Amino acid sequence: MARSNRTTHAILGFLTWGPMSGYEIRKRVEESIGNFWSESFGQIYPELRRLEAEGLIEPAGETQTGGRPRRAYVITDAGRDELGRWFDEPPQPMPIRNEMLLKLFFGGRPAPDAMIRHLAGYLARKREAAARYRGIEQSLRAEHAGHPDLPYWLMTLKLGMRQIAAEADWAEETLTELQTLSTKQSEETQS
Amino acid sequence: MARSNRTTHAILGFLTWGPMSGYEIRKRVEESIGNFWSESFGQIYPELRRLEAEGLIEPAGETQTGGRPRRAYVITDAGRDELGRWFDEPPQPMPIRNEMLLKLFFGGRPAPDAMIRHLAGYLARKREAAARYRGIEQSLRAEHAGHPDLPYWLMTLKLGMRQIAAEADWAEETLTELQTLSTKQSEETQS
DNA sequence: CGCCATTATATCTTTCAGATATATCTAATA
DNA sequence: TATTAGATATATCTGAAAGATATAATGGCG
Repeated sequence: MARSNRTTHAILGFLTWGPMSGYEIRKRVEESIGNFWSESFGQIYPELRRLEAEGLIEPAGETQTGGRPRRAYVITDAGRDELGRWFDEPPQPMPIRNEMLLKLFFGGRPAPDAMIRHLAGYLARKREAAARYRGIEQSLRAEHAGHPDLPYWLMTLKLGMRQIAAEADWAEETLTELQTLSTKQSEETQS
Repeated sequence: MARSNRTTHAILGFLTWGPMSGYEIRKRVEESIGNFWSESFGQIYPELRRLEAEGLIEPAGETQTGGRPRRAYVITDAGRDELGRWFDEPPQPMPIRNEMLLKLFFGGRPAPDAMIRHLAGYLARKREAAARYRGIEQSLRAEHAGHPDLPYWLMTLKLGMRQIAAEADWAEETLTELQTLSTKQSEETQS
């Protein structure tokens, strides 16, 4: 059998914040944990059905005033138990796939110019991300000062910041090295 | 349509090294690019069929002396063209899923002891990985000295080293903070 | 010879990402 | 007022990928 479903616990986690619809869960994923987690509608909606069938969540009593009716859910006691059980389990590592490194591994020598271009783009994106993260930290501290979960939110943010810094440093170093290798290679071809 | 197939180019890349079977490709993936790329048989074998049907690879003339007959392939000119075309394309970022951060985000406050346990394991794995990477660097430099692709292989390794160092630093810092928060929380509960 | 690990090929199921379809409501615009 | 655009919202479909499993042949060992 394949590994177990990880969408389950992301959904249950958000439902501890209050009643939420599938659409809203998706939005919250992007806003709050988008830097290290992704979910799509194609996973969320079927999973909500399954969780309801298993009694881990149930439809929220609708208090909708105008607007399109939304199908919101609340977490049940069984759902909280399942979430607590999951907290205790050791986290499973995700398989990694870094397409830029794959290109560099096979294409560094045959296609140096393309790699320099890709790496420059990579570096630019890392610098943008670093600035974005600093902004997120500011607004988190300002808008959620005193929130008991703030320290844990900041922890996840800090890992992202450190990773981005490491990646940007590597990109700068590697870009220089690529350019040196590229000129050396073209000189050898000419002589 | 869903995103395009990335297994294709990993396979083509390895076949530029010489004739290879599906099993051998899998083995090489683990040995050489396992730190930033993963492939399974369930992707490799159907993809080899597809690549042969499209003329990007073809069966290698068998020079098997004893042992179970292996179905090796060689890359064709069309395959090399496709690989070159792929080098030029900008790399697509992979969606990320860090289950440890997801646990920390939702479970940091309700389950501090479990998180300390997870984080200690995470730190231990990072330290092991750092040692393993240093070993890989040594053996790469020793066994492939002078290989024209060595600089590019080392580049991919160096990113891994920097990432691991950043993650280990973060884990140490966060572990301390978690322990502080944990004692503070239990004191508040007692009083 | 039987047993087992290794090599090797292949398939199956589940998870997941991303694209797309559809409908409703709100606000701007002609 | 009618229309259009955009946001909100629910839902499904396809293809990619991970991981488990099935199957078979070979070589080494007792």
